Amino acid sequence: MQNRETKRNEKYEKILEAAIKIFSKHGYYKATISQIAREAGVADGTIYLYFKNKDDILKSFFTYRTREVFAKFKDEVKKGKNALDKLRRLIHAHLTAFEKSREMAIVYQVECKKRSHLSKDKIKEMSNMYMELVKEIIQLGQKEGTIRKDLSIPLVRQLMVGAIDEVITTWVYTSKKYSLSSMTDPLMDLIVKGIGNDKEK
Amino acid sequence: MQNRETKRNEKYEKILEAAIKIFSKHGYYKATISQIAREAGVADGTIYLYFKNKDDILKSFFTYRTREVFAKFKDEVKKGKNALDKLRRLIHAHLTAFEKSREMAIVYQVECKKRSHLSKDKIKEMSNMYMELVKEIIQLGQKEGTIRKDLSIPLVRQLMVGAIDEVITTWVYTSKKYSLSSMTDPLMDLIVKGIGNDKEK
Amino acid sequence: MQNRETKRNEKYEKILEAAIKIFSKHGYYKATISQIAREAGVADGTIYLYFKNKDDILKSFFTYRTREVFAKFKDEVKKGKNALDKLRRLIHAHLTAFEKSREMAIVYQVECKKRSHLSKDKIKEMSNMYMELVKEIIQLGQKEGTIRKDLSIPLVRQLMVGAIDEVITTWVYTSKKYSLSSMTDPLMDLIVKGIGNDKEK
Amino acid sequence: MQNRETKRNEKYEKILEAAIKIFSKHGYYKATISQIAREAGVADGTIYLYFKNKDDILKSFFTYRTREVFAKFKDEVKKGKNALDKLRRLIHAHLTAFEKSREMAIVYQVECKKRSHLSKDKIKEMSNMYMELVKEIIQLGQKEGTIRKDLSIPLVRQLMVGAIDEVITTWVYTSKKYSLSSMTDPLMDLIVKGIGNDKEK
DNA sequence: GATGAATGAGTTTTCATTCAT
DNA sequence: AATGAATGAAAACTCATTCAT
Repeated sequence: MQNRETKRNEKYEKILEAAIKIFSKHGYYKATISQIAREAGVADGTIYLYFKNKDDILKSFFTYRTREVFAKFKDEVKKGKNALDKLRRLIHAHLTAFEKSREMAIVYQVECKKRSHLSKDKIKEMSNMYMELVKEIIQLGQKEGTIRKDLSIPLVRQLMVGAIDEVITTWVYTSKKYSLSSMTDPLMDLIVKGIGNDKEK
Repeated sequence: MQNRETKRNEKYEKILEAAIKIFSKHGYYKATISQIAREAGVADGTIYLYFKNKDDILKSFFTYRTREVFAKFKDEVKKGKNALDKLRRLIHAHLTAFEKSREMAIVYQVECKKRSHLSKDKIKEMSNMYMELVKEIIQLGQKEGTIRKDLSIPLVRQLMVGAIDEVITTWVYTSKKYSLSSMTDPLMDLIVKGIGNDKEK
Repeated sequence: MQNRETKRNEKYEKILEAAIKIFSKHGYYKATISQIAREAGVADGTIYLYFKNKDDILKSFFTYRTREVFAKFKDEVKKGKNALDKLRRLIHAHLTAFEKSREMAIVYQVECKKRSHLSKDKIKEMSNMYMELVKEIIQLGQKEGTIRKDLSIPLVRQLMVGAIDEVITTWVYTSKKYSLSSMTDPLMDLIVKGIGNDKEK
Repeated sequence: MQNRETKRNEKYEKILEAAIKIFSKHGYYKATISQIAREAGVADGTIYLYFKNKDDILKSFFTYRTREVFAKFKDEVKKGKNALDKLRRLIHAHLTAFEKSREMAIVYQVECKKRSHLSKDKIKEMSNMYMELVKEIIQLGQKEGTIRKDLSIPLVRQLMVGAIDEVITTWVYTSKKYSLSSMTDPLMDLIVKGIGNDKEK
């Protein structure tokens, strides 16, 4: 038999999942508590037993997802044998994280990623966490000789995050005719080699 | 003396500008018609003489800006002497367009870019317009031998748009201590050469 | 023709009167904005054009009434020829003020008088204003020799206000079979002479 | 060992006391069942084993207190040797009853005394009980010759109750720098002799 | 008896939109 | 054309009360 705590968590997650579904369909502002409650199969008031208010649902999702996702990212980078392997694993993990749930991806990209509900500090913190991963990879690659020496780490982070996000966004707005993770290698190739032609160098 | 049309446009633009200012400060949903009216120096009801409803203001801004911005993009690409020059001009024009007004950049990035108020068609249309520019540049470069032959044009578009957007977003959330257009060359360099080290090839 | 300002005030007072009616019938907490709006013949939202919130309606009434009532009290006291005449006029004005509207009396006695919605400062201020009136009367009477020398002014205020309030409250809960102002002389007599028998002194 | 009834009463009183504390702090309407339950150290649902509903808590308190207090009042009046002694004992008992607990005094004055939760019948009943005490004292005093013959008993009740209540209310809103029962003699003096000067008679 | 999670009716408040002036 | 007071639908949130455990 389940103990009380387990049941508590179950309902918490049920509401969170319902909220993500509704947020992804209507956007944060047009989504109503009643819709979320109905989707979760609970009464409106029940939501307030688990979340302070509407905003708290979104923030909770964000915190929850970020923790989960970054743990995975760090783990994958650690597993990589060399800089390029680490890089590939990071890109792959990033794409895979969002591939699992289109709804989650939409909410994350639209409502969380782009400020509004997140404090500047939260955004900066996340940006810094990603930067650390990038830094580790680049510095290793520079030692190995596989990565250029003249790089701005913040800019590389911007290139990577920006490109990956756009790939995700495009996939989200497309009818998902291809797998998101299948974009790993093409994207990796582009980020590593650039679009220029070196043959003549 | 001004003719009627000119006067009409004056007020139309005054409201549009006020709206952008307010949207950028509070976000689309928290912004109220009254705030916009006050900022524009008109009565609440007057806004409805120029716009169908609140949503129409945002859509109008988007259409207006997109037209303006893409005209500039096309123009710059046309002026470029060769593929890389065209590319550099596109990136520079893109960054400069958003540098002029932080407020505009915020609204564009947060409210327009990321769906919500825009139809899928609008987004696809914009994506396609950008794709055309990228295609033109890449195909020229491939003829010239300055750009790799094995490229997916949609992916290159995603890399470019994603990276540029992230650079803009980072700049927006920073205290603007550097000029956005100064990022043109570093970004260009990264996009063209990638982060990999070729010396040993 | 009425000017805009006049019309504004008209609606303000219409809402205030409706509120008093509803508050007196159901009490502050059970009264709803919708009931007040219906009674005033306006839409719910209109109330918020004139009052910050529900609480503000009650506070406004209190401020409004207090100012009005105390102006009258002062005026009457000023008109009195001597201490006992002044006293009689004060008691009479006090009773008359509440006689005009049973509804007003209920709200005043129940919701305002007895804290809850009023700051301690407001209550103290009111208490002090009354005290000033009492002080003036007593000091004059002491000079005239019509009032005892050994009196605590605060206590006299408490005796008077308490007794008058209780007379009003009793009247309010009775079916108003007598006029409130007819209680002036009996009350005055009791306050001045006390219940004791002096004949034997 | 305690019997069932005793245990029942223990919890019943614990809840009643907790309720008074919470009511006095937040007022009846703003006080929540949860707050009362927490204060009493029981679960929310438990309260409904002892009281029909929220209103019933207040009514029970009132009934309970009234019974207790009037028993004391009657007892004291009975003990008095003569009219004035009885009167002094009544005033003293009245003040002392409220001195014991500031919280109780607040709830009694604000929530009970002034209708809202009490039926007109309850109020009248209470008023009549007090009237009986006053009547007894006055009629005795009139026989003794210590009290005026020309008195309206209801009005004397109003004078007394009103004055005492106001003394209590003032004390409650003050920081209790003096003892409430110390007001017995000054108040008694005022009620018996009035504020007028008899020396010249 | 005791618990406390769940309920959902009921309330305040906001604000896009309308329309008489 | 311009105004801005009035509208009322819609939404977030609260909390007394219930009932399965």
